[in-house]
Amino acid sequence: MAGSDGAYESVPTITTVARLANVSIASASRVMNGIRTSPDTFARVTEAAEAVGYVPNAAARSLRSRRTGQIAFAMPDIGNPVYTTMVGAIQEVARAHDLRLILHSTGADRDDELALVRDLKHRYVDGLILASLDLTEEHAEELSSAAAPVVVIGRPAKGTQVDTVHAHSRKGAAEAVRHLCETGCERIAFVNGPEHTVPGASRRLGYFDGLRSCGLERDDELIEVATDFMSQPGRRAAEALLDRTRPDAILGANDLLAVGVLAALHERGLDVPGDVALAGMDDSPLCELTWPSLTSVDLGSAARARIAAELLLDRIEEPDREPRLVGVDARLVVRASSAASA
Amino acid sequence: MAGSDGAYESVPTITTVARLANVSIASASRVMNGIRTSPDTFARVTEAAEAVGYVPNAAARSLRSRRTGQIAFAMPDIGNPVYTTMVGAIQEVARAHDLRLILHSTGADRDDELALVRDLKHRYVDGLILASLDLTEEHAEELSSAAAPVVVIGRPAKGTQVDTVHAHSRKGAAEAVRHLCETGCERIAFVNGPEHTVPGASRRLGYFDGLRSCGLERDDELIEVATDFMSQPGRRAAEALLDRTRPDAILGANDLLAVGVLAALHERGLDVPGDVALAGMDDSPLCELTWPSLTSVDLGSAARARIAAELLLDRIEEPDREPRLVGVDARLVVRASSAASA
DNA sequence: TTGTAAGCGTTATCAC
DNA sequence: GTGATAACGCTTACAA
Repeated sequence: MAGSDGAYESVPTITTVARLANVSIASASRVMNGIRTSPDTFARVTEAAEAVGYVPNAAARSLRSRRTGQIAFAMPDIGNPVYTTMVGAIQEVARAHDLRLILHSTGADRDDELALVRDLKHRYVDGLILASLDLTEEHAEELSSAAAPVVVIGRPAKGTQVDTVHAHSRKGAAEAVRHLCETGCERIAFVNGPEHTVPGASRRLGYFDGLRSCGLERDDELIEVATDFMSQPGRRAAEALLDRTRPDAILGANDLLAVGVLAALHERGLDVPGDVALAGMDDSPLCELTWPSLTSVDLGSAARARIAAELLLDRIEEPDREPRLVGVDARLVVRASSAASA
Repeated sequence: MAGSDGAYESVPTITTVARLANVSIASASRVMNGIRTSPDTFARVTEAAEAVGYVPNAAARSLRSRRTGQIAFAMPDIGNPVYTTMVGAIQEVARAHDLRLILHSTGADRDDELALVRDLKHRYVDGLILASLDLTEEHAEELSSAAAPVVVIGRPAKGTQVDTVHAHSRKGAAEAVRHLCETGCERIAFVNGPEHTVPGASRRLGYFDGLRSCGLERDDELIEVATDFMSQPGRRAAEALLDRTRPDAILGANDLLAVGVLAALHERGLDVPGDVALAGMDDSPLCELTWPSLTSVDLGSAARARIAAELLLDRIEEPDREPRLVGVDARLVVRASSAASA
């Protein structure tokens, strides 16, 4: 049982290895970093390192090399499957580059987000991916003096100098409306999330775009705003909507809202899509879990996250290049909740 | 525009602060660490730090103090809402203690998990919470020589000396069966995940326990094993099940499986719970999203995660204390999918 | 090719 | 109470 307690005290350092291999720590370091040495030195150091199970200390290495080997991802809400998808995509990129991923769930809180950017001064990460629903002037300011590269997923305030990737959610919402119209619907309702957020505002515009291009009248009675981009608020909003009018299709501003709407429809015994067609936005994994499966606008969450990660790595390599702005296309994914033949 | 490019180069160090305040770096450090100094020194340093926006370098600090201020959480699959819940719970504890959280999604891969434990030698975290579905002898061995504290969520091999928190999923499954029986069901089917996993094996046993205590016969025709603890496999398993027999209740070994089962039931036009009652396990957020809402066994995911985090912090403080083993109770949450009056 | 030594930014131990 | 100063473990000029 020797060492069974406090076992995690004795970690060998490069000095241990060097001594054991009978070389200088410089040589040991060279071998560990793949810098050419004599075959003899190489063999001795490799063997010694193996023997003691040497692993370089992360803190010492980053102190010296000014690289932490870590990146961070900050998102509004880890409970939302969209962000889970993003985390997965970022992690793939991170893994491929031997980077660790740190996660922050900000609760969409502005001060939290700002603090996070400020905290980059700790230099605990090489860069940050910030997914935010509402990027203010203050963000712009904080970002301009960030201590490490930042890539934003969202819509920064005009003029913000920062790598950005955003979705075409306005276009996507419009497309969804057109699709619902094409399946024969005429009273297309819209359950939105808070409209002061960027997604709320732009999806609302997209909804109007869609109506217009179908030659449908805008009818405020068909619009309901939920208190949050989540399921229960979506359900309550749908109930309010159905209490006062009877649409033949409903577009939820995101999948969570749509799932809530679906529950409300089920509860009233309305058939989907027979009585009311339904579509969401985000094309999250949720869409395949519901019944009927949910038509949704794929806003390229995984792609946006992956691109953001790549932009970040890129900028870490080349800190002074011009900021880039990447838009990711929206694409409608038709499933049973709006299919004519269901 | 001065400094707009390469802005993230010039981070002030404690030397900057000390010079500006006209004190030694030792004094500056003391002030920053809340160690008593003269009011004068305190004021000068505080002001200087404020002025230059000083923030201590994380790498240097951990190199010296042997604390990273980071903990890691490794889980099988970030796409599973159970783990999302756990992440949330752990993050709360971490935040409260000013710790950063690093995330790993292992894909339930054994080698991945082992590598993670080995990587603790990098000392990039102060501790690790490892959620695993299958803890082998190799895990036990690797854990016994881990370079930092580890807390396991799951069922370690016998004799493993490690802080552990586990669910009572066998008891939970039994309780679910009894509940279904009490609502009048007699042909209670079971859709399990892979049975070589720990949860798969113990929930199967729980299912049998439940049948027995209800005086019901075990009938292998009513058992179907899905290829994975996920929705689509659950759906396919349910289809196979319904192709050969007609249960009046189905227990899914987790919520994802149950959601898949629900889709299969809907598809055949079977009413839930009228024709077939349904229950899942985990009581994940998913349960409130389905229609009808899903009865599920709360295995205390959030609680387990929180406790694991607390055990970890505890052990970080006191590395040599005896390992603790905490079980978290299961509790049935009845919802519409099994409610008699639905 | 190898070793010596400086230094990354902190904290902590000394004398004063 | 404060200021030198020695680590922490590593990488990298520079010399040999």
